[in-house]
Amino acid sequence: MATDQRRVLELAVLGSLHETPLHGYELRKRLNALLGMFRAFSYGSLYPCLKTLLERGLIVEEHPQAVTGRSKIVYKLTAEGKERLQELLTQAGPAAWEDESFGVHFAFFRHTEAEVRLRILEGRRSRLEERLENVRAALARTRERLDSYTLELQRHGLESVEREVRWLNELIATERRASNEASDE
Amino acid sequence: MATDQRRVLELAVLGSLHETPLHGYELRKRLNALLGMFRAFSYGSLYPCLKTLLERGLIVEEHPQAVTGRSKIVYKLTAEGKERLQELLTQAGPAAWEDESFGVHFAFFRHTEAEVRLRILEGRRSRLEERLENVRAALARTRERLDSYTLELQRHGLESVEREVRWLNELIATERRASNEASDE
DNA sequence: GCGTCGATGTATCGGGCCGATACATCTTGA
DNA sequence: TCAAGATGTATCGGCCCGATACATCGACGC
Repeated sequence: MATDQRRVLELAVLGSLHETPLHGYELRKRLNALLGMFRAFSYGSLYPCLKTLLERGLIVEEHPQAVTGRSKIVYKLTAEGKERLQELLTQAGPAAWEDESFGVHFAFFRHTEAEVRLRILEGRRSRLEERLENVRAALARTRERLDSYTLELQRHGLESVEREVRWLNELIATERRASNEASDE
Repeated sequence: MATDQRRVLELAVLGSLHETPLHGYELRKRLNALLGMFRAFSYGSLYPCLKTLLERGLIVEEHPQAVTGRSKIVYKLTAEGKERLQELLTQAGPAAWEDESFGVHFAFFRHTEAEVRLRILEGRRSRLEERLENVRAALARTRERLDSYTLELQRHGLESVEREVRWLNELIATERRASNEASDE
């Protein structure tokens, strides 16, 4: 579905507003700072998203008229919004393994249950391994036809993804350790 | 401009057809195999692109009626198409430094002049360094507010990009060495 | 005081990408 | 002989995002 992308955006916005009410401009700054090199959201996505969240009653507008007459529109999470956020954090499906979504889910891990965290990390890893498999197979099929530049590109691409898999392995091990320690009290 | 993306697609298609005539389905397979983990093109982009290239006379259709009546449409580069390809390979501007374009340009480096190769590699590097700068600055500003998961995400993101910069440094050094060896004959 | 520059702030539009889909043929193997 | 999956051509609609417009604010120099 194309609604997968909508859900990520929704999660990102609701998750950000969970901490503290924000207006559009700062929401974008915070979100992009939070995600760093992984993702960036544009106004063209954020403002329409805020509008639909408003219509659905998940957030409310506030016009704090400061002493200076400057008009800022601050958005605040409603009770329904918090519920929806919990739902999004819990029901992380296969869509959360993808490049565009994974970073957002990860960025809100502190609000996510340990079980779901593990599911997302393992799903992401299997998604990457699947992709590695495909690319390696395609490479084996066409290696003789490729020049040294293309091979170098392929090599670097594969290495980058392998590196992310190793990173995920470490994270998964850490999660498992923490979960075991918690269980033998 | 939004035409930047068009140019990359054009380059990818013309570059692929330069080797050998292809039909849509195999063009896509070859291209995606060529780019590996870096990019993938969809039919929704490729077929419209082929149509405009056809209209502009840069490629021509061929209907090789095989013994079996199976209809395949093979596209072949024209003289104008080859000219245009050379133009695209040579006039690589700042757009070529971006994520979506760099891999495609790199994949056709064997058809690119040494001088242009160096320009693209250095441009890509400075683009990444610029981005690192921004993210590091934002991180320094907000570090205290971030939880350990987000910090780990940031750390991994930065390391990935730093790794790509080191890769570019090696490639640039190799290019320079080759270019120097060529000059003292 | 005054000009100006960059950051802050809200908002929209259109070009273009791509997932999903439809449909047809060929090959493979059970 | 039948089904499944690869090969093959093609389009459509939803949605993303760069570009843009417009306005205010703080700081700085002069």
